[in-house]
Amino acid sequence: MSGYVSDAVIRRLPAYNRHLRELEIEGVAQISSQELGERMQLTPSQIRQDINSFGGFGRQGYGYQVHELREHIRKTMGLDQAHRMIIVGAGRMGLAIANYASFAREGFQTLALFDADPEKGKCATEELPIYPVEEMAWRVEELAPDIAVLALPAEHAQETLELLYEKGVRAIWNFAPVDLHYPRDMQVVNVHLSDSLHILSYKMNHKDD
Amino acid sequence: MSGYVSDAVIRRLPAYNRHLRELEIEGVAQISSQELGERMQLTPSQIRQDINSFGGFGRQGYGYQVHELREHIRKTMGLDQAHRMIIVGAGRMGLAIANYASFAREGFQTLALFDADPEKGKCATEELPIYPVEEMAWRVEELAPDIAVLALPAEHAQETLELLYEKGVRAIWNFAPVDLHYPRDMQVVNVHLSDSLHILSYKMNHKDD
DNA sequence: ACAAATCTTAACACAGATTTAAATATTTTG
DNA sequence: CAAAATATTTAAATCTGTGTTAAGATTTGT
Repeated sequence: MSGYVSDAVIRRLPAYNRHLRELEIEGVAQISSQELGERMQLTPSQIRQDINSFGGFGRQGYGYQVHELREHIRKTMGLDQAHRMIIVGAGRMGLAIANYASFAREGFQTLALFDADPEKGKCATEELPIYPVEEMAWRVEELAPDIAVLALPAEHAQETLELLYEKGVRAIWNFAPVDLHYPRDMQVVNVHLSDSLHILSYKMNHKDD
Repeated sequence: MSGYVSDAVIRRLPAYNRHLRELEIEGVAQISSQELGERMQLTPSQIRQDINSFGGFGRQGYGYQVHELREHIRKTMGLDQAHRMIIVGAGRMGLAIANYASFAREGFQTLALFDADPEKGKCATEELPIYPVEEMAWRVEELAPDIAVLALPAEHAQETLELLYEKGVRAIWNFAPVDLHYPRDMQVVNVHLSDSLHILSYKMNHKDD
């Protein structure tokens, strides 16, 4: 058990976590792949194979222990650890993320924002400081975040990533509509909103298939 | 040509569009799969196969015509048509989307927002009306949007989708952290922000592989 | 006309998902 | 309480979709 976990499974892991949390709240203690499959809209066999790929849970003739399974997934995803975030870009998107309470609840703490015009968003965020980008280099060293959120114009994303890398940041959550280049030991996850909207547009144009 | 386009290609289509736009701006008129591959971080052969799957562009010994190719992709994605959007939920995320100018520039026009507390976001959005959710049913009939953005709490997402379906909406851009159930003739694209952040967390925990 | 560049098409390889068969646990029944 | 029936996972095999490689075809440039 706990050998190689495929990319496809990793992409589904958050969904497992989400659904198992719901089940916990509903007070469901155990569940079969059949039932879980109906909720998640996956085939039972895929669920069994997925869960098996990161450890031998599940009792035959019985199903899976909801709490035990969820705890293991949370640990696998590193959600048992606290994370320190900064947000570069205090536009509407940056501020929306900064104030999205559930991230904080899940252990992703926002330390500060940076913006070319720090006054801009001041009214919108209660507690968090917004620093001018000029101060980013030394402030990042001081704050020592492990995640940086890029919510700035595409044309500044690449250079910002490079500065952050230099200052020790190794994880980027990128909202800028651009494909970044980055070193092997850096982790980047993109949220390309307009790409996502364009895919919806495509699907609307091809309802038939 | 122009037969079945695989899911994998569809997911890459927005990236092609994005990169080709950049090339157009740079004034590049033609490009080979080799060069485009370097920019997009894809193998040249994949690019050739992708482009071939939706039509025979490209001249042998020469490459692809940037503008012609992009126009075709835009048309394929339905980006030559205007879209009418409403946003349900005028929290920070809903307002951020409403004010994201580039969507409007691309032909995705926001008509209105809806919220349980319409006064809440009033100051944040200049031009757009925010209506109370109670008025949604008849207002949607009047406004006739073709896309609805769901930027509301997870617990209200499913019922809202059902109401919108009843009123003729057939495309949903969902930001609520929940997996929705929907009829076959409805198109749904999810933006699960916290899932995306959790995947970043996973990757930080498994740098080695 | 020949060589170089580049696409097109078909064949191959690999990862991911589904199906099937086997094993094991739980529940029911006599 | 033991045996049979049922439920469910595990593990192996098969199928499907996706990406890569390689051979063939077309155009460009000299």
